[in-house]
Amino acid sequence: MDPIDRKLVGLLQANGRITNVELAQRVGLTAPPCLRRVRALEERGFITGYHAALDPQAMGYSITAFAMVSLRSQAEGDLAAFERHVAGIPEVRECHMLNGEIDFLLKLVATDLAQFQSILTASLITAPNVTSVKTSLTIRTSKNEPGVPVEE
Amino acid sequence: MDPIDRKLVGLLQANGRITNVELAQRVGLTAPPCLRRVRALEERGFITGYHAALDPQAMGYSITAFAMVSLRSQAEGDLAAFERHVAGIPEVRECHMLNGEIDFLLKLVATDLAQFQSILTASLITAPNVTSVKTSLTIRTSKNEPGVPVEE
DNA sequence: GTTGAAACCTCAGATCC
DNA sequence: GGATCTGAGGTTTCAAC
Repeated sequence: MDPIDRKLVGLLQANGRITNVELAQRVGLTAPPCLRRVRALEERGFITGYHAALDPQAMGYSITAFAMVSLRSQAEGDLAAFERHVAGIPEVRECHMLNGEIDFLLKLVATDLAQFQSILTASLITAPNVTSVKTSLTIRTSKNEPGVPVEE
Repeated sequence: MDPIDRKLVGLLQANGRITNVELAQRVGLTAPPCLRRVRALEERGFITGYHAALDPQAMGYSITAFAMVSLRSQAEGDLAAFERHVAGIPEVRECHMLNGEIDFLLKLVATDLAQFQSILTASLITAPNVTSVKTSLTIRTSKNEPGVPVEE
C-alpha cells in the first residue's frame, strides 16, 4: 500500500467506473502496471466490490429509518440468531452490533409508512429474544459518503 | 421504469463494473439499447454514481462508530449550520437528521480510539449549539448492503 | 419511439522486455 | 514499470419495426 495504491483506491471509491487508462494517467502510470495494481488491491481485500449507488427516493423508497434493538440475552448464540434473522429481511440494509445499552443498530428503508410499520411489527418487535425496539425516521440526509476518507 | 430497467439497476447495484454486453445479455437486449437505458437511468437520477467498496479494516480504519447528537436550537438555520460543520469532517461519513429526541445520527470511522476521541472532543462536543453527544462503538457489522432492495 | 445491425474506435488483458 | 499487440467491449450511426 504505497502512495500510488492510496490514490487508486481513492479514485475508484469516487468513481467506480473510471477506465483503466484514465486511472493510469491520473496516478502517473501506464495502463498495464495500473491494472495489475488494481487487481492486486481486489485480491488482497482492500477493494471488496463495485456498486452503483441508487437514489432511494427515485427507486420508490421514501422512508429511511434507524432501529435500536435490545435483546434479553446477549449470549453469543442469541446475538448470532438475531443477526441471521435480520439478514433475511431485505429492507434491513445494515446491522451493527454496538456497545452500551443498545445491542443493535439497524438501518432500514421502506416504500411508505405502512410498509415500515408492517416490517416493524411483523419482523422486528416480534423477533425472538427482542425486548425493545426504538425507531427514528430520517427527516433528511445531508451527508452520505461511502467507505472511508481517502486523501486526494 | 419498466421491468427491464428494474433488472438493470439491480444488476448494477450488485456489480457496478459489469460490462455493458453482459448486462445486455442478462436482461435480454443487445448492447446499444442497453447502454442507452443505463445512460437514461443515470441522467434521470435513478443511478447517482458508481463506487468501489473498500474494506475499512484493510484501509486502516479499525473503528466504526455512531454518534447521536442533540442541539440546543432546532431552528432551521442552526440545523443547517451543524450539517455544514460535519460536512467538513472527513471521518463523519453519514449525517442523518432524525425525528424524536435525537437530532442527528452520525456514522463515523477512525483509525484508532485515540483519533476517535480527538474527533469527538475537538470537532463534535465542542461544535456550536451542541448539547449532547452519545456515542457507541461498533463491535461488529453483520450486514452492510448498499442502496435499496431490488428483486432479482 | 425503441430496437437491432454494422461500423468504428477505445480499452482490457496478455506477453515480452 | 513500460512497450506492443490482439481480441473484446464501448459507442455512434442508421435502418427497420
